[in-house]
Amino acid sequence: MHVGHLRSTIIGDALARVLEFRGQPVLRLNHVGDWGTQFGMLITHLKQVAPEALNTADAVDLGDLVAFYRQAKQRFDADEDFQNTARQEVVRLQAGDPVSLQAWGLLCDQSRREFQQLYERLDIRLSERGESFYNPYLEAVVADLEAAGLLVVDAGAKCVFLEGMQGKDGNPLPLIVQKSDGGFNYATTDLAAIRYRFAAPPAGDGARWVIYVTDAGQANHFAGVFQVARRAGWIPEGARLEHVPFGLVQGDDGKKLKTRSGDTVRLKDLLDEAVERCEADLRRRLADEERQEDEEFVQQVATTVGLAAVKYADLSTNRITNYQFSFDRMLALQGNTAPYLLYAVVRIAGIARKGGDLGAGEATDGPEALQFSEPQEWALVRELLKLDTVIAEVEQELLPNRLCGYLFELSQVFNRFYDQVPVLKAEPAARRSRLALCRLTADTLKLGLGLLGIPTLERM
RNA sequence: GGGGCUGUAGCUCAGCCGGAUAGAGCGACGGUUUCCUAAACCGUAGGUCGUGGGUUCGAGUCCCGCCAGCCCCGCCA
Repeated sequence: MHVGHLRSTIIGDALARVLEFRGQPVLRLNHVGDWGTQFGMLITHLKQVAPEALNTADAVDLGDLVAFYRQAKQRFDADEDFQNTARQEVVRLQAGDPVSLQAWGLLCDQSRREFQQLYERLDIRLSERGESFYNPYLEAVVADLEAAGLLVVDAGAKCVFLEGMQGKDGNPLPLIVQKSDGGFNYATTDLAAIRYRFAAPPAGDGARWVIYVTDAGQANHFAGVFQVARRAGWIPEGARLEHVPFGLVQGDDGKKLKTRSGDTVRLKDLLDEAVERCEADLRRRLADEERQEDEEFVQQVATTVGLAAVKYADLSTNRITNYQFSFDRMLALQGNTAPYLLYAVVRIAGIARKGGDLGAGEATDGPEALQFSEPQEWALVRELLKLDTVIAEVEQELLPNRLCGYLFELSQVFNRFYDQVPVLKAEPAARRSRLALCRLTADTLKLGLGLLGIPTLERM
């Protein structure tokens, strides 16, 4: 997995958490590309250069596999014979050829183990349902389209011509559902997926709302696929089907994110670097402040803050625009960053540790138990009351950055309050009220960050 | 040629169904620590919201044209 997989994973996870919180039953499906031409390319190439990889588990390691894939892709783009062989391989795979299937299974297992490690590290819960899942339904898709009178055979390929869309030549744009060689492609799989999700169980998921979290570059593709699905009558009345696009991840320089040597950045390396930078920062701070903390604390804080920073930076900007990745910005200790929000939670935990009973002023004490006099207190109350609206908004607009913006503002208002209004040293009545505000703020921040997939800390 | 997305302060971005003097953060400059973690707080400077029209009592927001950047457009995903 590389940095390109970061956004769909993080954004999709946050949206799923919000929808679940709102009581929606969510099916978190990982639509992995485990079935198309890329496997044809890879298998064809491996047959020639490393056949052992096709019948023995872990015969080559994943890094080499990625390199082999890159070579295969190059050959595919340059060599027509290779292209044809690779396409035939896809047809064999989709037809259930046992040798192809075994090779495919081994390759998928290997990459699945890598995904799983990253998902566990990032606390992402996904059900895998890759493109291969829809293989048994591909022919039915074509048959349905045929029956609906939408199918046209053009240059040997079965297509549906799209309304209101045209290609470079000005002619209507086809959506190809079966290639001239008999193979199915991305569009077919996506149509099968839509058909399956809206279909009533047990032959489908019975969904009423289907959300696709993919990069914005696929907007045209989804517009076409959605159009065909509607015309085929697969979308029930009142059901919601939408593409939730996001922009590209770019480097600090505004260009595509790459390593110094020009390779794509591996997600694991990126997460490691975030954690390492946090650790260095934390150690420097501990030294400066002459604090003593054990190794476990350092690791725990660096890991939590580092991963939180990566997630939060991604989620805090409007997902539609391209996203400029910068360790310096996301790990900054001030501003709209994960460390800033986590620090607000830590400050409240500090008050509790120093003897503040955060359970004070519970609702059972009656409304007269709370009394506010300072503008900073009222500002905090007003901010806390916005939570419901914000979450409902995120649910409708599917924009996690709205939640981030709210949590940041809440943290700012809290920090002002913390700075200017004493809590523990206040008179009993005020102290009780202020402790209640602290508790509500901490609960709100923890809830909000939790919806973004970010855990909090007691100390940092 | 067609389509999509984007264009708001030096930089990174908010701005939700059109509503009052356009908001943050970073960076810059200047302050605050006998007190709950200063990873904080307070203040100053900085914007003809790409551009030209239109709709409206009112436009960063809606409509049309233009300019710039990125992405997509027949058998990749």
